Amino acid sequence: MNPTIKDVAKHANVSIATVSRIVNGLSGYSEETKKKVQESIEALGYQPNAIARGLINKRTQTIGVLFPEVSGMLSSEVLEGVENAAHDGGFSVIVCNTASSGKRTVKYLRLLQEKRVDGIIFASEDVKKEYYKIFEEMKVPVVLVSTASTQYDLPYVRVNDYEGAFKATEYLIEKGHEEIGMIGGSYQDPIAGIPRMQGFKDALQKHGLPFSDDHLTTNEGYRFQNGKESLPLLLKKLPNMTALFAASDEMAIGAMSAAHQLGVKVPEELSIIGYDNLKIAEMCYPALTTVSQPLKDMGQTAGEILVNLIKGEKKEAESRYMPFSIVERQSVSDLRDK
Amino acid sequence: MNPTIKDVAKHANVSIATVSRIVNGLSGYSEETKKKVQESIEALGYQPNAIARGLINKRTQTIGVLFPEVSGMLSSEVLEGVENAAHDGGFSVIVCNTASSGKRTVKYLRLLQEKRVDGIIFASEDVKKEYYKIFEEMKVPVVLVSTASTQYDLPYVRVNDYEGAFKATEYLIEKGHEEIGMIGGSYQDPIAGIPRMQGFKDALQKHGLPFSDDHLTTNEGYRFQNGKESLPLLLKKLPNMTALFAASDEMAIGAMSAAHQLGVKVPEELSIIGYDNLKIAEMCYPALTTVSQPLKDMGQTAGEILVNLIKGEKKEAESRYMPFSIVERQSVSDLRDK
DNA sequence: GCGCTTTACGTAAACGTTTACGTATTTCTC
DNA sequence: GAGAAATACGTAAACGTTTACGTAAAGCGC
Repeated sequence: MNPTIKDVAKHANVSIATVSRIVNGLSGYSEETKKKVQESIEALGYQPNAIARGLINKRTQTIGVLFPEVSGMLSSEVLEGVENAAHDGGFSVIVCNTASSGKRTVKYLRLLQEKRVDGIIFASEDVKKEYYKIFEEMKVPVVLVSTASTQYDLPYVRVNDYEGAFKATEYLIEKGHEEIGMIGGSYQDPIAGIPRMQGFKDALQKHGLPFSDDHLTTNEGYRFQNGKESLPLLLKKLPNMTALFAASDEMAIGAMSAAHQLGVKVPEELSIIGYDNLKIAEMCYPALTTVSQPLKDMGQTAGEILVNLIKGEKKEAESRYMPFSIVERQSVSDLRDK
Repeated sequence: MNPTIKDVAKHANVSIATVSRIVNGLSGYSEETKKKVQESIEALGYQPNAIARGLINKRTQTIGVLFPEVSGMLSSEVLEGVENAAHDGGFSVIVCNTASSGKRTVKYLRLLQEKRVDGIIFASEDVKKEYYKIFEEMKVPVVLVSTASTQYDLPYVRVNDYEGAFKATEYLIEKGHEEIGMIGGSYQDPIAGIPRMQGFKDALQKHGLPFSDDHLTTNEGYRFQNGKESLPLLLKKLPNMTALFAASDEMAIGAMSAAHQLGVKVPEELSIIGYDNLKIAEMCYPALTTVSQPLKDMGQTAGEILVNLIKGEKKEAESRYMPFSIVERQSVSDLRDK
């Protein structure tokens, strides 16, 4: 097996306490013994056992991250940021794919509890009562990313969806559009669904444009297919629509795909603005104008906040609204040009 | 703190050994005490401490996964599969983002060694000597996914890149194309670079079509930008090109984007076939015909193989070539129609 | 009812660390 | 150079489990 601290101690003719002190950079030994011990460590190839350490320190230097789907482009960018911050802070990250299933989520939380992770990052989903109970039991810090909790006081890192949607809509209005539709999420979704739809509606009304149910389709998810299926419906309800706000990039691109099939030219006949700024946004044709969420930064920030909470440097973490911006590409035309 | 096995034992008036036996489903207790202990567990909300377990069992029920980038669409799909298989097998997964840096990789391997992971999945990169040495030191099973090692005997899960490229090229030839170019990877890359270029070349030659350096551009990476920048170069070298094989979907879509900008119509004037079948392949316009790698399945399979190796059910794992297929979408036109 | 096996436990060591405490030696102070 | 303070260690307990071993009681065959 791997050499242990005992082996090193024996090899260097000192006690394990001394080895431990040297390994951990504490004081209480001479330069001479330090050198001797370091040579033994080198000679034996000693690696401290993080499990044994974790047992006594009650710290595993590990955090858990829960995503509704790990292969989503949104999740994966956030994950990269989290992993980055965690690594910089000396933590490893365990990924958990909840698949948006309550049962799986609970099962994973229990697992993370058994594994004694030092903290948790919870992404893109609503915090149910069951989850919160476990958070409390675990007594480890939790930070939310790309979501927030309406009922519980948990720190979050996200963008203001209402404002993002509002600005996106205003952007279209500024470009001279007046018949504007939206492909939205679900009214059951208090995080990304309602606020984005509300922002859309409020922007229209602020600028004296009409709003009715005809201006909106709702969807269970935020995927390509949702957008692709929504466009024809919306076009039926709002035949003179010249611009479209989609609540996600995937939906926007789905709508773009449907538009191509229907022979509707983007952006000449229909302008489209998305939401997220995924990597695909610049890859599609025409490149998608969209509301940019700094996903990687969000993950990074959430990771940093969590690390600080774990290290106890901050007692109470403040939540953070991250700045969004509108990335102008080619999917929106300016009607005022004409 | 969390209740321990001792607390349960005290509460139920038995020894910790009995509690342990009951928790682990071993034998050696009466139904009566079992019930009593289970009630105590319930009452106290006892959760076994996986760290302490890991210390004595020398098993952490955790595996490490190393990716050159976690936010890539390729990695994230593979990761989902791995996570799935690991979870089913009772393992957690620690993700590591090597960022294609040797230093980072080594640092992560050391970390995983300290954390005493039970196995490792290594993705999409070449296994350097340094890495292999650590694998040997760690004495845990390793499985490669979406890569293979030319020098070391490590089990891998991947598709046959040579054949994939060969078939992709043949597909274009079957569609009547004769001036076919390729946007390739690097000759330094023995995994995805050389075999795909060789497959391309051999397919041309098999069908009596000429091949020269003019038919190929090489690239450091496989990203959108690489493809976008390659197309004009290739078009200059091969002005009559009617079809194009790109060594990755991202490059294919980059080429498509460049084609749009140059006013070259896809697929009417230029057919494009990609490689990977990422989710974006069906989202772009026109939808991309491509060589499909079963990424999630590959991750899943690699995860299963690793779990079996860890559990010792199989002593030596056989490597697996996963089946690829050509997914026909709209980016390739059939010249024979005319 | 005597020996033997089986059952149902309990005791204690072990896993590899960290760390409080003790102690011998050195260094300092005057 | 005597006593105090600092230094450089070593000893052993603790972290929360699993498990080999021991043992008392129960069950069994005859």
